[in-house]
Amino acid sequence: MKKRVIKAISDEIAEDFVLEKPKDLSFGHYATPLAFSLAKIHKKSPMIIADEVCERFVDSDIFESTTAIKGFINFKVSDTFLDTVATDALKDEENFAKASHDASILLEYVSANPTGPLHIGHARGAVFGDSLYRIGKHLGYKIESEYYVNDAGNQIDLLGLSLFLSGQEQFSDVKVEWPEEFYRGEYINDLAQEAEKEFGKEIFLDKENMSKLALWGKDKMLELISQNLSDANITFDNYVSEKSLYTKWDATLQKLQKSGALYEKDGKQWLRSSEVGDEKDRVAVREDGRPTYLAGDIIYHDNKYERGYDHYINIWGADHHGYIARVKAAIHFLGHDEKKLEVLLAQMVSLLKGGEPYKMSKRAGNFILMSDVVDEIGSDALRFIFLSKKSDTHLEFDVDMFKQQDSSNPIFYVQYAHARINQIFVNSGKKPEDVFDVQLEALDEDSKNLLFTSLLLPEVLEDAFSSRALQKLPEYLKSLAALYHQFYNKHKIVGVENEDSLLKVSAMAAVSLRTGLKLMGIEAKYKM
RNA sequence: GUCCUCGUAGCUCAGCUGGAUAGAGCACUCGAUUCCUAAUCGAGAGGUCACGCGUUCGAAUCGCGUCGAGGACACCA
Repeated sequence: MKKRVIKAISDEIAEDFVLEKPKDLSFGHYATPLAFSLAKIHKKSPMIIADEVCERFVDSDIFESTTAIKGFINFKVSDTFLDTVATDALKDEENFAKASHDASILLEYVSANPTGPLHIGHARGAVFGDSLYRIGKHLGYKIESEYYVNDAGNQIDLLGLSLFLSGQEQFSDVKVEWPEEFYRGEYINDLAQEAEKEFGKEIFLDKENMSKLALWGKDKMLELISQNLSDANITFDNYVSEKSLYTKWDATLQKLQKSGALYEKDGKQWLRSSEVGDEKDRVAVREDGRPTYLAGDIIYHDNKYERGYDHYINIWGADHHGYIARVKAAIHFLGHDEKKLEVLLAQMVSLLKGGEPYKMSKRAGNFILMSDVVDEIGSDALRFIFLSKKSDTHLEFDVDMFKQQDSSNPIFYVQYAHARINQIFVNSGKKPEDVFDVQLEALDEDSKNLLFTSLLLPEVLEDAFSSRALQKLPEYLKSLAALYHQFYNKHKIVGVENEDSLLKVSAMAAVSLRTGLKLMGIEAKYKM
């Protein structure tokens, strides 16, 4: 809708202009402060300029009226225009609010270590990434999602050690000395029991078996993680193994050496990251020749860039922010454009329950498990709350709020509006497609505002995606639902003279509600 | 100490690429149901946009500074 409006205006106005929403819908549907900037150039009063501009739109089909108020030029779209846009949307719901961006994007997110179940902090990045993916796809981007699996290095060794020790403790008489660092949490004990069933208790006798346990445990954990994810409606296009990338380490190392990115000091290989924005140089290869964790990310990002996407997005936990500069530095030294990589940070989450801090799971080793929260409030509510807030700010919420079956629970409120519309169709004995071709008539202001707002979804999606501010979508859905509830309370629909028109408006609202929900990874309810 | 993310109504947060009278939800008070789901709606009250200076016709929004909160500063991942 906005695109058509912009076109109509630029047909009459040569200058670039900003199209925005008026503070108050009673001014109009769209507005531009163009007259202020023109006033500066032409040394004329903005009010007079605005009046002159308005006159050019007197004969427009798209605009019912164009008025100048305090220098702002306000456009009110016509009923026929809204009707046309709505009819198109209704007849082709699948493609409603789609766009034709064609840039390719590689989106990496979650990438949690496969050494334990996902916790609530992971969940935020996971939900955000998944919805960004859904919206991007909808807008036409060639977007792929990827999970980078840290299946090499210390963490995995530690997992093997933890399993081994837990097994010894449970299945042998050996007295176990736990080192300072290991994975605690009962899930380790459970996993050790599973290992005992699969391999027998002998496996815990020989230290040689630790790496076998590590690999086996890693796969089990990965299964668990992908189960946690799919319980929240999240799937990935690709899983990339860190370990498998290491076959390319020598080649990558040579590339870095060639570009002069490395130097030797104290027997270690250092990356000159401080030359390109990092606070200090970083060790890439230790004295004993083992690469550091950074090496994995260097190979991985080289690999990403070699696959040739237009843009790369990583969603990381906020605690990794210090890591951005060194990865970008490495990308730079590898001869790639580091500006194509965008790192979004998912900030911490504090959970409350009934005003008290949410109980940590002993099973997980004093983390709040994602699966516990999903079990408690459901995937829909979890997704809605996480998407309702900017991803890069701290978030605190109380799970009890999302168990309420009334308007204090936003997801419930939105679902209820959608179910209500469906129920109205049931009561009218008609199906939405019966009213697609109805010509809207005698629309009062409320119906018109509802229809107009329903048709804003495409621009909301564009805005939300391009600014990576997904909270705009749930915000919009809440306001659309509110508008529908108001409309419903004020107007009888079934049995009135212009029933078909009101039904068509309702159908359009439903399309926007369920399309928006779908992009949030939430299924719309038809009956409640 | 350096670097992130912030500071907006009692609470949780929008608004921030400068624009019209600073918003929503919750909580609170009052009201609406012979009629499509009252699981809803309406009305009311609630503000030094942390503070100061600057840029501008115009600042919650941009810049600088101060204060305050949380986080990150590995040869761990």
